[in-house]
Amino acid sequence: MNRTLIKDALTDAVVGSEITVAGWVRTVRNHKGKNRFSFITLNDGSCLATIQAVADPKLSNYESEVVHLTAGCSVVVTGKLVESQGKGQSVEMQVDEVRLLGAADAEVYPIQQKRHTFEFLRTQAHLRTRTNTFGAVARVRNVICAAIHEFFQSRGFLYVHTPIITSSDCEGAGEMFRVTTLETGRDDFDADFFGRRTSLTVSGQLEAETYACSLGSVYTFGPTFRAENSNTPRHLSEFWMVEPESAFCDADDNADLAEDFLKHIFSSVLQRCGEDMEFFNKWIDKGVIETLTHVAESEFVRLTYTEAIEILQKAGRKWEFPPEWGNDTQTEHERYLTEEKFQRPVILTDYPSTIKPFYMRLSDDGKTVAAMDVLVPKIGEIIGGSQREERLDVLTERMKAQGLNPDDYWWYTDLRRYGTVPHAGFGLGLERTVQFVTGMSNIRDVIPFPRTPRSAEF
RNA sequence: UCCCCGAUAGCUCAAUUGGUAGAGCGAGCGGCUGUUAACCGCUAGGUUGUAGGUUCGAGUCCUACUCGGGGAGCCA
Repeated sequence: MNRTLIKDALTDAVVGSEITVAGWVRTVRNHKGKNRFSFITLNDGSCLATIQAVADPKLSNYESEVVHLTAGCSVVVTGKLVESQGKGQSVEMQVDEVRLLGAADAEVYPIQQKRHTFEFLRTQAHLRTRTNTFGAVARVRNVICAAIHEFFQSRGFLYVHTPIITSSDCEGAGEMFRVTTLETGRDDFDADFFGRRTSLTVSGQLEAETYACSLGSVYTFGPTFRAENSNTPRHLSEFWMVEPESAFCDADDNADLAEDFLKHIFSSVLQRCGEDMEFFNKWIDKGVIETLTHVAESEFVRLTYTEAIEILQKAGRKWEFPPEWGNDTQTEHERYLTEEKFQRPVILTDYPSTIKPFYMRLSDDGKTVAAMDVLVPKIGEIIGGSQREERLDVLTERMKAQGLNPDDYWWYTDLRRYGTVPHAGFGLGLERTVQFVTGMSNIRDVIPFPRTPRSAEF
């Protein structure tokens, strides 16, 4: 079909030209007096805006089809693009032909011409992208993904595909989903498909490190799985994660990379998703454009964990969990730092070794590791990463201290045995990034088909 | 997993503290000379989340469960 995208019809097409558009009816307004005609608004997903098509009774199917069109019908409309007589739009279509592809029974079509709650639309995830909000989320998510690839490709990072099914446990990342062909209740892994215990990956980091330690700078970008019973607006059982890993890179380089990376994503969205971002700014999160612009232009705050604890202790407020060196920072602490004290992203570094996993590099003080968390307002932790432990003896000691058997990680320790190099990386949660950028408050509304405990419809 | 709140028409919500289940939107029909969350009129639409209990009587009170929301933990 030689069709014009509505996005192009509204911006590029020449007034007076004959065009064909195809899409789904959003609304129909029929005037049934002496002078009969109908306004049909159409959306095809190419942009937020709809195009208005004006149809009159001269159409052969006017009585039989056009006046009966309702929200959700799919149609192909051919006509002349003309200046609009109305005030809501600059151009519209004077219709020559309306071809109905698929009707949508208005009695039962779930997406009505009215506001719906996100909770309801979540039960209609297969149709919710026909609404303004979810169409906009989909387009912004796409631009974020494109920006991610552009950023790393332009810096010479290699895109590597780490396995979804894994036998390694990226310690500290969370509970894993078992992958098995055995019947329920059996756990004799010898008889299982892979002849050993396997799970869905919780992180591609360990595998990515192997590529970094031969190819330099790499990144993975794919789905990850956590079997945690987390019921919050910030957690999913299946989510997408970007994980760069760079050889010859220390903790400072790593933090620089994370900051540049986020800024590139934010400015890309501001540049390319103007219409959608205006929508979010108006209806979802007033001020989100200003926040993003501010974040894209200003320096992130960098603090060590130790400095952060001091700031929190001197904050002069009552904490539910009083900050104390050696305990992990709480949500209330992170919110104070990003939303009140600094009002922008904060990079926290050098956490106590006791609260971080074995692969993070032990610092000279013997107490902290070269960890890095990037915290943003409202969402909290959006990036977690570290410089990795490149010294074989220190690494195996820390594994043992955390109750792990270094033999199980023989290939991982081999990287330190043969030509070890300092290297570092981090993981960015894609959905949390989409949340931050759009202002959407629930993570289940920024992924097409959310998986959460007791919920895997579609 | 823990704490708090909720579930009533297709959707969003009422129901005077236990006494005849209503409205708006949406839908159908009719009207309207340019509308755009169109407007005006009429009509239809209900096993009050599920299962039990208390009571002459339960949308309302009690118990359990399911689902949803907010907060916390785990984390990205």
